[in-house]
Parts: sequence; C-alpha cells; structure tokens
Amino acid sequence: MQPAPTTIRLEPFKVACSGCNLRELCLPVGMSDEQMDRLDAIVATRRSVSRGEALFRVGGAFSSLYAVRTGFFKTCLSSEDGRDQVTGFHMAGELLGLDGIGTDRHTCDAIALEDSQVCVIGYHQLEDLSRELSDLQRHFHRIMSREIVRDHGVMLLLGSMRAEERLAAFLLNLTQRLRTRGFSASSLVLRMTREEIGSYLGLKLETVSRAFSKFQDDGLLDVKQRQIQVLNPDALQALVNGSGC
Amino acid sequence: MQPAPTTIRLEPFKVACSGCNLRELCLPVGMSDEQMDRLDAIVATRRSVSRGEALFRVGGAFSSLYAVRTGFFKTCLSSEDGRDQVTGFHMAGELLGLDGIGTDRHTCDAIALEDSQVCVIGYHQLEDLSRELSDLQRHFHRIMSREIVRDHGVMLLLGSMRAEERLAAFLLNLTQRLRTRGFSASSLVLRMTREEIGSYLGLKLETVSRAFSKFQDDGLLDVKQRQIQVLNPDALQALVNGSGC
DNA sequence: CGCGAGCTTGATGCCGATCAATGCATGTGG
DNA sequence: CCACATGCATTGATCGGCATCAAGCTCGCG
Repeated sequence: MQPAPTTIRLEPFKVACSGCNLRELCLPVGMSDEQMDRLDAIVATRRSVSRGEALFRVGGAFSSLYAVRTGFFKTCLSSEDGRDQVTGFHMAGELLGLDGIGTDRHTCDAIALEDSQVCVIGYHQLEDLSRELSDLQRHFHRIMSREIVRDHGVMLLLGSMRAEERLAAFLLNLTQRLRTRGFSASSLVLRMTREEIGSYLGLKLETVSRAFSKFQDDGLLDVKQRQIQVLNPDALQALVNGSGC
Repeated sequence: MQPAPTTIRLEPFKVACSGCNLRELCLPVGMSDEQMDRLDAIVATRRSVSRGEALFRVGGAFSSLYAVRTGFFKTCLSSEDGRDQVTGFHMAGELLGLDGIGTDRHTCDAIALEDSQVCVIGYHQLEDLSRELSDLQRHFHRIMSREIVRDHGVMLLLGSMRAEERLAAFLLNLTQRLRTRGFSASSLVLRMTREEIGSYLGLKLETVSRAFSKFQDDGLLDVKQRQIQVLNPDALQALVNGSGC
C-alpha cells in the first residue's frame, strides 16, 4: 500500500548535517555554520539497516558512532547463558555505539526495529575534530554524560518500581521523546514487541500485556495492539511518582 | 568546641599524579612524564570527606570531577517520593561526578562510606587540556564509555537475575576490583550496610542477609558481619553464569 | 484459507517483600 | 563498670506480585 517498501541506499546528492532537520537534536547542536561544515566533512557516509538487521554486534570492532537519522533501534546484551536484556530504545537524532569506545569492541547488539538509516561518524575523526572545536567537544561530552544519567534512571526503575509503575515511566519517556521531535504526545505506535518492552523493564511479556490491559480498563490508555492513545498522562505521571504505596 | 569544623584541606606538600600510586588506575594511565606534569597542574587540590558526608549532592552545581584517592563512596538517587537507589560503589582510582557534565548540575548524591580523600579535577581545565593531549582525551572518553558499559551490566543484573545471582555477581565484581588494586581477592571488608547492598541490587536488606547466610551454609563464603572470606569463587561464578535455570 | 508471530487472559505457584522478634556490637551516661 | 540505647544483622512466619504454564485470540501474509 505504501509507495516505497525498499529503502533507497544511495543519496543522489550529499545530505549534510547543515541540511538535516535533526541538527537541533543531534551532534551539531548549537554549532556555527563554519563548524557544521567541518562536521559534515567527517559524517561522510550513510548506512541503511533494514528491519531486524544489526547495525553492530557484540564483539564487533568499533570504529564509528552512528546517529539515527530515520527509524528505530534497540540495543541489547545477551549473556552466554541465554539471559537477555534490552538496554535501550533509540530514535532519530540519538547516538549509538558509545559503548564501544572503552574497549574498541562493541559490547552490545544494535538491532533495527524498523527500516532505518544512520549517519556514520568515524570516531577517530570525531576525536580529532573535537580537539579543535571546543563546542563539539563539550557537546559530545554532554551526550555521553546524559547517557550515564539515563542509565541511572533505568537502574532506579528496575531496582525500585512495580510493574505498572515501570510501564508508566516507559510510556512517559517515549511520549516525551516523541514530543521533542514534533510528534503528538498522545498518540504513538510502538515499534517493539511486548517481549522487548518486558526485557527492557525487567518484566515478562505477559506482565506487560496485563499492565496495558489494566491501563486500558482504568481509562489511562487506549490500546489497540501497538497503537497507543494516551488518554490520561497525569495519571501515568502520578503512578511514577507518589504511586500511593 | 572543635577548632575546625572544616576538614583539613591543605596538604603540607604537593602530592601529584606523577607520584601517586594510583596513576595506573586513574586518569593518568599511559601518559608520559611531560603529559603528567601538565595534568598535575590542573589537579591542584585535594579534599577530605569524612564518613557519612556528601562529596556532592543532587542539584549542586557541577564544576569538577573527583578521583577517589583513598576511601570508599556510594552514589545514589533519591526520587522525591522516597524511592532510593544506590547507583554505584566507588573505590580508589575511580572517577566521580561524570553525571554532572550533561546538565551542569549533579544528578545524584555521592556519599563517603568511610573517611576518604579525593583529588579535585576542574572540569573546564580538563576539557582544555584534553584538547591538547589526545592521549588524555582518549583516556577520558574511555572512562566515560566504560561507565556506560558498567551501567548496562547492572541493568542486566537488575532485569534478569535472581537474588542469589545478584549477590554473587556483586561480590565477584568487588573482589575483582580489589584484586586490581593489589588486595586479596578472597578476603574483604564490606564498606556498606546490607541495606545499601540491597538498594544497589534491587533487593531488601533481609533478602541480602538471607543470601549471605545461604552462601555461608553452602560453604561459598565465610561471613562475619562485614568481614567476608570468599571460599569458593568458582561456585559464585557458576551462579552468575549458568545458574542451572 | 490456513499458518505463525505476537498478544491477551486465566490458573497456579514461587521468590522475595513485608512484618516481627531476636541477636550482636558499639557507644554513652549514670 | 554496668545499664541502656542505638544501629545493624539475622532469622522466622506470612503475604503478595510477578513468573510460569496453558489456552485462545488477532492480524498479517504466503
């Protein structure tokens, strides 16, 4: 029904940070035109990743960071014994691959949950450039720091919230990020399965499903498979906060 | 009544990275003498933090990173509704305060669990210097990246392990870090309470205590309050891995 | 149309939380 | 020096939330 099932891999003309509608979310935040031109020079390539494919995998050599341009990713760990943990979901404007800097190997898998495109940013070139452009350096450090803070938030969630609180926090986080990107805060389409949500939240898929049903019964959400309408965001927020324990 | 409610902050002689026995663990890893001299120049001050005191607190202005020189810290979040989460324990040679870079405010509390000393590293000066010394830049990025990877590991633990597996993983992590610092891998003194361990692991203190007792019964540990002898590290490791689920 | 992946819903059981009592070490004031 | 208080740890009894097991259900697709 849609016109283009296949993604177009070759851009007919150079698409640069300076012309990207994500430049206020992504690496070039707050940079001057001249600085952005220099950044453009190192963001040479694009890469398309179709749904289900890996952008990178655990153990793979690390050489680049990836800025999500379109689409949606999950990152996940799989310990040898079959334990599995989704460590994050990543949408347009977010940076992937920071985990690889520490050891020159990727420490998680990054899997596209829908057909996606990323900008490939050579890491050594980024290092070189950020030695020259202090704004870039500063911004890059902020991005890494915020990733650490985000992870701490997830630890709080996993360590001290009940199932419904977790799901509420998750949904609010998603809608918040969508709003930042100019989408509706009340209507969203989940890109991931109940099982993936469960893995991220430390719950089983049945529990996630039950929580969705509960929210629907209580009038907080309208749930139709992966189509979600947020009817009462305040009630979700109240769950995350006081909860009434 | 006391002459100095303020802790003694001035060292009678300059103690520098170049003379620090932690230089192989801390920020100066792999730096030349000349580079280290320049780093010394920005690590001007020390700060003592006595047991129970905060090195920094949520919301406090961020201006410096702190390298633990002696002692032991926990970092923790406390959401307004009383939820509490220990996000990490930090020992000599580890860097604290990375969370503050993203927003110029600290996003967690750092509390000394014993009388401690830290080296104060002005963040802006570190940024400036790391634009000149690519080795320093590289190393700093690695440290941040490893922090992210560490957090992912904790997410895996919180999301998918049972109580005893969590405690086993925690103990192995501690002994590993102590070994790196030249201490015995089999004998350790816990610096934190059962409640703090529980908060970090997403468990209640009673559950932590029961797990310790279980390990003692099974001959994996010898537990005398906070004095722990690891008798069978392989069995602990087996718990973390296969577990037998 | 029939298959399969993903989702929902119910029944049951277990792990860890909760509540409660006791033990143990340290510290303080009488 | 002892009595008592305080903070932390251990242990037991009970309870509840989520996992687990087990059917059906929905929807997209070959």
